[in-house]
Amino acid sequence: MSEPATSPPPPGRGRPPSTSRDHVGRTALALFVARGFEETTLAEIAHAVGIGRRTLFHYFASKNDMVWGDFDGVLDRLRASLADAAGGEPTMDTLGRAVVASNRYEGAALEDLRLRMTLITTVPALQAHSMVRYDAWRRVVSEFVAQRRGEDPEGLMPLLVGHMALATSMAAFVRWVQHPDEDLQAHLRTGYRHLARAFEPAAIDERPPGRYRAAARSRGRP
Amino acid sequence: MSEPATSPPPPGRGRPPSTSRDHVGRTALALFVARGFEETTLAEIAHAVGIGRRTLFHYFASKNDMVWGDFDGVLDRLRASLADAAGGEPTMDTLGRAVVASNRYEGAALEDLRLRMTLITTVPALQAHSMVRYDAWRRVVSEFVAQRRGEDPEGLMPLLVGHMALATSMAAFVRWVQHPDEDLQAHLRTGYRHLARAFEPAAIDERPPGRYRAAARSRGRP
DNA sequence: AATATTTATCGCACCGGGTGCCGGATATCA
DNA sequence: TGATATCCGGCACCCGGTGCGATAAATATT
Repeated sequence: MSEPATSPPPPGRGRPPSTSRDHVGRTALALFVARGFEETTLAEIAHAVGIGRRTLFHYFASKNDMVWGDFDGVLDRLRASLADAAGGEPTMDTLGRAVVASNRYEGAALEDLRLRMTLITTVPALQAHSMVRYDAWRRVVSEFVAQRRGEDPEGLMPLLVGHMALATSMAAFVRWVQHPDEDLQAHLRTGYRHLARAFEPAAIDERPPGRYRAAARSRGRP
Repeated sequence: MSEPATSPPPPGRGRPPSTSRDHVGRTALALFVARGFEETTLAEIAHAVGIGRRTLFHYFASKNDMVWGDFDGVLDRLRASLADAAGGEPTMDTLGRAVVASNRYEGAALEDLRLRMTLITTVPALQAHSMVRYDAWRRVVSEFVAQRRGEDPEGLMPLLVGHMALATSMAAFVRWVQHPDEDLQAHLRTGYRHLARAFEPAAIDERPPGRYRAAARSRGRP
């Protein structure tokens, strides 16, 4: 999250921006961490950055969005990573590896991530707003699954996998935020291992409810 | 959702309420459906009900909450249903049956549910707010799982199951809302069948990433 | 019957996030 | 020197939500 979106500002035509989206975002984040999200007012952020309150909305669509840094970039990378993946591997394994890899951060970037995720999972307003941002993430997964299975992205299975993958990541993050000593990557791997089991190519369509059937063995790929 | 919370108003001590929470909620819902959620103002709702804008907040904590009817009651019933369940059945099967059962609606109640869920899954503000309400639901599941496994409700596995169960229900609802002719119960059953597979008592803890291992057989229950 | 107590109603002033409008500032290009 | 493009940001306003405090309407008490 939140690398330099693109290198230095490409010298355009009109008046050059007086600051950068990244700088505004970091200033806001620092204020949120120091004084609390709800307690920090947009006017204060604007003043801290040195711009007008109105101009804040040229950089971020809302106060909530200021916490998310370059999340769109993360989405793009995940999408690309899934699109480039080899086709031989089972779908769920590809998905798991791509998601886990997309959350590999170290050092300062990892601490940055923790700050943001702590706010997002802790502050009610941000917790709520996360639904909207996460929905775009979920859509990436659903589209990947739909493409692999040759289905509609709005079909039940792509929807299901998308939502469950999101849930898996969220659980890992929540646990990690509250136990900083633990390993985010390990939590994600554990989660996606379980998720993969739920959608293994083995037969599932007709298991009688409540009791396991002797594993059907005639379904999986060769 | 939204049955008569309790029978007629118990004759209390002071000035009797001029209306009921249920009535306010239904009036608001009707306006939302007719004219849109964002477009309906609190003043309009208050006027339609025949009370002051300020009084609205004695019945609902926020505009968003007006859509949720008696969701707390649903939570209580699910919790009770899980607590009462027999212990012999596998945890995930009990969970699936309880959740599916808790969403069995018919006739007018089903149409009511669809209206509410359409708003909740469609209007951004409500989509966001749903996180907060759903979190309470998720907690019920996590606590059930934790109790069954003798773990901390904040442990990774209870968290994971809670989030994934929520995801399962959400996926079913989203699909159902957009395809009213399809069967909500069937979608839920399909989802929870997959979810159960993810947490079957078989060994999973040490499968090498990306490749399936010859199923370890010395782990599950006898 | 008068009074105290309890609970509900609700107007008022105010706050903070967010928007539409629009004029002005500052750059490049011709 | 302009024409054009882009960014800045004040102003007025909307709406959801809150704190305060007065008042209305019921019951309990004396």
